[in-house]
Amino acid sequence: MSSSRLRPSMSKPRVRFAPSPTGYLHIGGARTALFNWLWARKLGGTFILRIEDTDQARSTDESVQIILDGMRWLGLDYDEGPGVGGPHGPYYQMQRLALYREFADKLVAEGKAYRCYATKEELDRLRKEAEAKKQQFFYPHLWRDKGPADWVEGAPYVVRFKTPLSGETVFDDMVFGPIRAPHDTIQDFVLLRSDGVPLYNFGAVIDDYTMGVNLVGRGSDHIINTVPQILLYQALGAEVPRFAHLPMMLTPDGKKMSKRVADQQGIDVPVDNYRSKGWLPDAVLNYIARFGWASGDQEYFTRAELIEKFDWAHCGNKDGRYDKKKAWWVSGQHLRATADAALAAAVVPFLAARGVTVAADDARLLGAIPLVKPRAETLVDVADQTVYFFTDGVDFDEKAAAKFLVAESVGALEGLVEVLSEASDWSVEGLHHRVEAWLAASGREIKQVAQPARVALTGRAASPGLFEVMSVLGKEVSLDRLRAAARKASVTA
RNA sequence: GGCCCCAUCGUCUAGUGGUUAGGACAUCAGCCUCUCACGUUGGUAACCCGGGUUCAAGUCCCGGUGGGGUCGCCA
Repeated sequence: MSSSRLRPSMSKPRVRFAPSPTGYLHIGGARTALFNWLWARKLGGTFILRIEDTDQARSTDESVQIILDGMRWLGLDYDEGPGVGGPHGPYYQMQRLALYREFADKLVAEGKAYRCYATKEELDRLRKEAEAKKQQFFYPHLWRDKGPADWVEGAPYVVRFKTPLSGETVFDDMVFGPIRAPHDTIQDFVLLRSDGVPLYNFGAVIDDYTMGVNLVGRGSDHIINTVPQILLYQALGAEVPRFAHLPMMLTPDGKKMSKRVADQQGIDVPVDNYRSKGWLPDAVLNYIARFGWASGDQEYFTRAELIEKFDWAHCGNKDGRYDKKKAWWVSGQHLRATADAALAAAVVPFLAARGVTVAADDARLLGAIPLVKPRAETLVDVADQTVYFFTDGVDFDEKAAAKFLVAESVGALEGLVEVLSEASDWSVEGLHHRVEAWLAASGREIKQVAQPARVALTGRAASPGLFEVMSVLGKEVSLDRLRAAARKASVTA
């Protein structure tokens, strides 16, 4: 008996993410990668990255690099794959051609597949004819029942699978439950092209089989491929893996999230966009994890919590629509949860992009971060809201200056300069007390002074608290800016 | 069109026969307040429709409708 043989469900998961390098790393693809990765990390399994580059017309090396970079940025490290190797490599399909050929020949020899010499042109013609007659095109079993004696030596041929003519296959999807498909709706699909390069279903099955993948987690657009693949596993005499399909991520109006339509709706599809827009990787993971998966009422998850709590049983099976506002809220939550020092280090390159060179441990930066944190959702926001701490003088927002740096403000600005010039305690508390006292003595209200002072110090009408800003800016810079603004106000008056 | 799948607030979702149908984003109102935020309090808001099964249905079954996927020598 084979009791010594471990059943897939008993062994550690071997899962994979198998993107095709035809462009960018899709946010939906990242979610597929994430769920597989989480499962492997949770159970101490193996996460494999495999590049499905068999579409030679569209695959590019640049795209491979983008995918690799994206995976690294997200922190989805793989145990086997490009760069790290592994016992079942190579991990690029185009480097595994001999393997596919071998299995294809074996299936043909066993009568489970066959050579089809029909040309693409011939089939296209038949397809067109069927369409013209409003008929469903179905591969006519041109070569299904022929054998080696009929082979045309030297002529190009494809290898087709001999799909059972009747019966049906049912599989138990880990998120969708039982799914069935009658065999007579499945054509004799192509395994190997005439140039020897495998098509998706064949390449994926041979690789998953030879790489020992025991759980296939992928998008629900692959549900349709699952039964043909199971038939292949059976023809190969291989153990069929478990399947887990994830519902689709759609645009806000329910369309497929292609880059073009997403762009129109202001949705970021390429993972790289999140990086350039100043998201933290963990925030991206949190948002996409909660898309189609939930753990009770919890919304905020750290990476460790995701690993601890993820399971396929709590994945939903309903396609969802991208919610931009919620996505950015999640980003803000992670930003706020990040330690100041880490945030400072992360924002340095974004400040550099704005022409500001600062060290991650710069005291002003470290002082500014906590002020800006509750007001920012991304590193871009943090950079935008901290630049003025590092520039010579301020870049005035025109509307703000026009509204607040006016004749009526000159007195307040000059008064502030006067009272603060004598200040020795430049702490938030010290500044607060000193200004309060001055306000009381001069019969002014903070409301009249705050906005002009804010514009003077930051150039904008919105900013962190005045005393906090001045404290970080320091006495000299603060007074300089106040004086400059007073002059500007009197000139424009 | 054939085949497959799906259906709880506007959105993401909790819910596995008995709940005042919960949370979050968004939205509205209030509080906080030097601006903007953050935070906080409260409100509006959902079980697609029709049949069954059952003492009892958002939960199970059937049909309809709506939505998605897929029908390649793409993946």
